[in-house]
Amino acid sequence: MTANASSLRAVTPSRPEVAAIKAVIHSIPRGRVTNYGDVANRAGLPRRGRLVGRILRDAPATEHLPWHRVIRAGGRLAFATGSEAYHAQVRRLREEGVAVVRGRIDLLQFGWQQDADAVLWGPPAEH
DNA sequence: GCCCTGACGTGAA
DNA sequence: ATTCACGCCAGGG
Repeated sequence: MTANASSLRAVTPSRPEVAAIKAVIHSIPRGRVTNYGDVANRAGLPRRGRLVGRILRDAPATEHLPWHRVIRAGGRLAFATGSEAYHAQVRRLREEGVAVVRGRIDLLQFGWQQDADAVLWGPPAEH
């Protein structure tokens, strides 16, 4: 439409970057996790991990973003161990088979890479 | 406009 | 493993 966006901009946070980031988060496969920085990178916004965190914090539950699949770099959960959010995240992750040990996740096993499984198990075609 | 804070990341000490 | 300093950027006071 031809309406001036300036009037909407103030109350509509749906800028292209936000949409891109949410799209990436939605695309994280079940049973896999990735970090804030990676989400930002995949959305074409390097060094914008903070924005990812802020978006998740403000995102209404109605969007059903798989926020629990986004963790910190190094495989550690972002929330303080023992906090409500922490337990909620652990619960959701375990529901889809992701092992959380002392607030940490083995990225080689559950990290969102191309084929972590294939790398570990190796191709089925050798002697 | 300045200052502090944050669901962050990286590198150095 | 921990702590600090920075870089980054949006909000809130």
